[in-house]
Amino acid sequence: MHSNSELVTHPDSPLSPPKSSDFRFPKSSRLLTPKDYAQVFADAEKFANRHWTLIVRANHLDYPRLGLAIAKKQLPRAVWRNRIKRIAREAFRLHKKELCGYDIVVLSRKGMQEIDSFALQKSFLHLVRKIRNSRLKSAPGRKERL
RNA sequence: AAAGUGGGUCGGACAACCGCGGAGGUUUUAGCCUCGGAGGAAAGUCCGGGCACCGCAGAGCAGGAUGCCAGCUAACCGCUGGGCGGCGUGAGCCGACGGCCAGUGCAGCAGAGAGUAAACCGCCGAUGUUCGUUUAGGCGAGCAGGUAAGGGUGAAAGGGUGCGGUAAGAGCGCACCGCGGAUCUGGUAACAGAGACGGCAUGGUAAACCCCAUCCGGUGCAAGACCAAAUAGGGAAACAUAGUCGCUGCUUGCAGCGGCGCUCUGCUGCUCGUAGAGGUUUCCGGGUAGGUCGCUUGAGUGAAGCAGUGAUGCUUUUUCCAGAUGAAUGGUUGUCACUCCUUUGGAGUACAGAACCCGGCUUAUAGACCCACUUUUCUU
Repeated sequence: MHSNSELVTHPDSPLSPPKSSDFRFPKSSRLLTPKDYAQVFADAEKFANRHWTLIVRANHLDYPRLGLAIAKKQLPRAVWRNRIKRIAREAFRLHKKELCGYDIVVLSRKGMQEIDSFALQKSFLHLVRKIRNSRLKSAPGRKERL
């Protein structure tokens, strides 16, 4: 729970410059094909709060993977969608360590474009903590199905 | 100085750290280094073109688009210049701006009547006729009828004003204005000016059908071209099988044919009989997932000169400026700039995000700046 204490000590600046080395975000840590997405949606847990909805599934890899499903219906402007995607990516990138072994798909909410970036960041990290504490990847039932 | 008109430019800057997509280099295939990475509208997808595939002898019909004239352009519903009409003191702005004497249609209410006009009130009743009256001439009343000058209705009453004329009136006649207009002049043209003559004709509506002139094949980069795993299926070849016996050929241990026999399936459950199939490997073509190309050097950008009122064209020169594909172009911090507020501080910096590429149009846009011009006021 070392990373948890880090979160608590810097509640005002969740995006402060990271100290450890690996915060990169290569293609291997993204969901790239429709098949990847379908797999996550087929058998997954839902984590949600006021701003975000995250679909999470254990992937049994050493690293996490992120997918973005930002619907045009909910955020009609391209600028809005880009902004939400970038916030999600940035939050994911800076907290990869805590999400190891999970595939995550981020869903959008109507009216999201009104909330400022700082609030969205904090809200995302709240869900990150919930996922990490859930111990979903060690659940036996799901392992068998893979 | 204020108010305004038209056009143009920019649309936060710099640094550090953490990241993302592309190209090149290096190379220990995972890094490292270098270079560059959103817009004026990238938007709406409303027009036009390139490009790609499909269709197509030629022509016509249908359907659609455009619509004062000339020019520019690859093309256009675009742009430039000009004309006409309207608005504004003005700089300027706005205009689907061809044709309803080819045809068909439409028009509420009011009103007597609304498109081959119409007689409600009014005026007249010369002419014709009836009656009355009078010696007679004549006079009076009525009717037939005449009349669009006046009243009234209406957005609009079938040119306006005046004089003549008349029973009363009337383009019935005349003058001026308006309208049409042979012809002449200027202009490439739209159109403008003059105008013999005509005689009141020709009301409105074509974002009503329609007519006339010009133009238009369809679908869009998920176009389209290429490479192509695995699985199933198709075709071909080689090797093998459970064997054994016989025959034939010769290169003498192989090949072919036939019988018996093995496994499975069908023909009736079984037997017999009979028919069909047999395992492995390789190759070929079609083709799915997936991948590559199309994909950014182009009607390109900047500068100068020349031609043109201008849109634009030509010549020389300069430069390479995003190419993603579950989709990059970002985040944090600091300094500065500008704006606002509740002023030791805080907040904000528009509209908005490439998806094959260009030329336009339309719409959105905090704020800042520049140029030209107009009107008003003040000072000299």
